[in-house]
Amino acid sequence: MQDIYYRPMEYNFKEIESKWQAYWAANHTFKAEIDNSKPKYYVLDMFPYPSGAGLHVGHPLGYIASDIYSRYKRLCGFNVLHPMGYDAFGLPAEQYAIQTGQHPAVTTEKNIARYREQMDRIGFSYDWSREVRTCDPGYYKWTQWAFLQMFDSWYDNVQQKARPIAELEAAFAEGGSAAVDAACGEVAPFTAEEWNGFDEKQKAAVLMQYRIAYQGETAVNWCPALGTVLANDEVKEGYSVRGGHPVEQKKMTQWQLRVSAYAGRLLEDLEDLDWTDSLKDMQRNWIGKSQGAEMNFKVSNGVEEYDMTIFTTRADTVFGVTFMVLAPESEWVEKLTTPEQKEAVEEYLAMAKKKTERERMMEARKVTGVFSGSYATNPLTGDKVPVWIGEYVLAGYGTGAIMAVPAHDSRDYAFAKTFDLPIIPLIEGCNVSESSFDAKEGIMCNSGFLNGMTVKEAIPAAIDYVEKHGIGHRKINYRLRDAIFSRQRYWGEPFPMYFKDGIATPMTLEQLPLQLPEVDKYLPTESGEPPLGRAADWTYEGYPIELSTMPGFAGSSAYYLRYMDPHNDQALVSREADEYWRDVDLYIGGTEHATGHLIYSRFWNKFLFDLGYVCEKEPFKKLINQGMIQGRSNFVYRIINTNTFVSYGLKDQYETTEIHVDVNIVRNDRLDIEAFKAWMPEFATAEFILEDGEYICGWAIEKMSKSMFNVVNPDMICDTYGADTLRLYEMFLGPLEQSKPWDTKGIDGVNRFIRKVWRLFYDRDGLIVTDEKATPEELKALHKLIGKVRTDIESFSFNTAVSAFMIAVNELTDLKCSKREVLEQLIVLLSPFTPHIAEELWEALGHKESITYAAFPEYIEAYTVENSCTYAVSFNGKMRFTVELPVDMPREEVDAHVRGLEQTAKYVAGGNIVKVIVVPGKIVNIVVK
RNA sequence: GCGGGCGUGUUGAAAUUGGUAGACAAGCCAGACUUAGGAUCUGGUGCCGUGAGGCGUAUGGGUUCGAUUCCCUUCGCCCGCACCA
Repeated sequence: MQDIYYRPMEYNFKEIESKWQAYWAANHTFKAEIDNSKPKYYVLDMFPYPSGAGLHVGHPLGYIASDIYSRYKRLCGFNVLHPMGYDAFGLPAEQYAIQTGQHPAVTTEKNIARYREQMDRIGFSYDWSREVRTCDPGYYKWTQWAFLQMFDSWYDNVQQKARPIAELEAAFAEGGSAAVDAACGEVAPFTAEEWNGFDEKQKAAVLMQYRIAYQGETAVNWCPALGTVLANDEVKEGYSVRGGHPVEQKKMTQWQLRVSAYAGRLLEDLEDLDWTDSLKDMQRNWIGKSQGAEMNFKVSNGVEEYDMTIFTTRADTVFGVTFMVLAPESEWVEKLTTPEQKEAVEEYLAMAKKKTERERMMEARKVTGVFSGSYATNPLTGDKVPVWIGEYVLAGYGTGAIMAVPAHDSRDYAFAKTFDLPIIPLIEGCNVSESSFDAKEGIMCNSGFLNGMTVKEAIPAAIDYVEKHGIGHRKINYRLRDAIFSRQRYWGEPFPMYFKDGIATPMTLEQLPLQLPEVDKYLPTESGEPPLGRAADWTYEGYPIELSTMPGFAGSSAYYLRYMDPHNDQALVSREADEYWRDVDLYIGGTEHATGHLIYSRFWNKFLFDLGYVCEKEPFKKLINQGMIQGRSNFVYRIINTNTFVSYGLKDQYETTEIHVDVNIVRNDRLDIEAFKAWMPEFATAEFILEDGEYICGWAIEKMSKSMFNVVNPDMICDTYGADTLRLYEMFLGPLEQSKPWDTKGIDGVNRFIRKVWRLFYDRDGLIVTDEKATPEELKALHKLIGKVRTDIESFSFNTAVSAFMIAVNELTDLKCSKREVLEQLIVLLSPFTPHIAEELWEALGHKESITYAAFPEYIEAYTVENSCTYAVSFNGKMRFTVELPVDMPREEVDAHVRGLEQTAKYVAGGNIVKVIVVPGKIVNIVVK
């Protein structure tokens, strides 16, 4: 489309869109300020990582939806906070820096500029004065600040909240370790006297076990290719989510966040959130609560005897324990391996250790194990059972040791069958010759005092017994683990910690932000230390500063709070701003953050809530997951060994290879042959076998990516059709939450609609809007639309709202309605979807102010009813029939319909008809008693 | 294996509480206006049948006067978790 000549009164989207985008920027139309006279509404998008590839047409989907909702809420009189920013620390910029030597800050800056330019073209109503970037020192000051707060806090299990570490020290000085019930690592008990006698180093070591941000040794996901550790949610099926490199398990000392302390609250508080059930389920699953009991088993290696604790949810099955199993990484392995078994055990451990996480998963069903040589004593029966070591027991869950009940646990069963261990059935009539009986139902047998009970009765009875006899106690276990918080990378927040005589010591708040130092290369040092090890003088008062940086989720955990008060250098967020904006009312983003960002952010918020820095216990009230937009690839078919391409319909007559072709030179699956020849030199001399004079391409739905040549750029759509068309079309594509392929071919219909709207206002000579009074028919079309659009927006059914607009505009076009009374309301209603054309037409109607804060049109429901004829037939009401009749159904036909319904109702109800109400075009209600 | 969801024309999809299935678009067909059309306008378009009519919401059954909608069976697809004791 070049050199198109527009008559003055034609719809010129390019001019209109740049005009209004400039207007909004110049007038700060979307600037949000605290205003106590208006209710607030906070609409948030998950901020993007600015990648080098720029935005494709799938990225803005959620942004468009949130923008529509923001604009709608403004029209409804809310004070809307709708900010945007960048999650700017991250691996790709650093990888690029490693390859090119370019500082990640430079790459990031460039990518952000590109993102901003692309977003601006779509006409979003962001308050850009509140933009944040996680890599900006003024921003990450508060990420570091939050870390220091966590370092300086412990979790009180009794009060169920975080408290200052000073209060813990006071409690220790008073009553030793028994004085508190805290979430902590492994600490040998100590008395107040012992505590008071500890030196600085000993005290520091103890306190470290209690801190919410702590340093501790743990098995971590180590990714050799990236040279860093990763959090559980950053690993999928044994590969890193970013880059897809293999990940292995390794024991390392790392900074961690005690997220597990919050497991219970994270689970309970899900209840009141307006999130989808599937997302809540994902989080519930990830948190993984299970109720059971911890039980002590006496174990002996023939020399020494110990108490070993195990966790079980099936305390009722203790009578069926025929062996015990330890995780290979368990500390018990060393204690319980007897000299005779030493060689076999070591061999087994070496084998298990060598496997990567990936290999373990692949062999998930393969049973491996080795006997330790030791025996445990069943605390209820007194029987001696062997202690084995097996990979299927996980070190990180429970106590890393289990009691095995092969009759009623399929994993234990497989182990028992492999190593020929005894199987004792405990439920009457169950058959365990082929498989275990895992269901929690039936009557207990072979189980001493539990005999005759149902399983559901036996579980609590067994735990009661165990508690009474001091063998164990009730326990709730969570799957959720602490978050590993160190990354051996450059492009992240430095830890404001230094090591004074080996003691991890926080910097003071005045020293924040601790800025990232310059380094000569972005690679680990020769001695294997993280890139910060290359920084000159990375010390504080002569002491070394921590060399790791924080992970990606650090900066994104509290960004929604920072938007409330982005320029405050005294606090993350002022009390005033926090109490006004409070929490996010609507959060839109992808599901991929279900078990990462959305858990960490909730944890972070709860922590700040405990300390009194924020006033809401949950950050995101309502959450919507927009679907992913896939690509729709096109193919051409080259006849083998030739440069001849055969059209899709004829390809079966030849032997061909399928070749991806750039979707931008295909229209409605028809190839632009000239563009194809120009696309790549090798196709310049291509020949074609056409059908009906055209080359038809094949197609497939694939991920949108450069290599498939199916990337559609929003800039291109804005150039060809305009931002309003893009916005409307993205919504029209289908339900917001559903994943769907992008296919540009339907866009003409939406574009046509927008031009139809324009033509209601203008003909070729100018504005045609009159001040005549609207007819009932016209008002009916309008009010039907207002009612529909309002409910659709409220329920995020934007696709059907767009359809409703199309229907209404078709009706108004047929009625030749160009009346101000109707059109003014129409464009206010439409303005959230297509703001540019709405502003332009609003101005044309003589308004001086932006349409942004126009009043949302009123919906008069009565209108439709008043203008219809009403039939009333009495029935006698119990059963209710609802029938919709078409708007234009002739009266006789309606009568016939009513008679039919009466017949039916009489048949059903035996003639006791009370009432039939018929509103043509609406509903027929028949009430029968 | 466990948990959640889905299955409607050629395509994207509509269908308040069970009440004319396929709205609104795309595509296709025919026509009008055009030098032209990737412009505009009009009409048609679920399937079978010339027709009347019949059949249709993955499959088979059930509840109901009435089922895309509720219940059960089978098949297929998608997503999440995955040795969590």
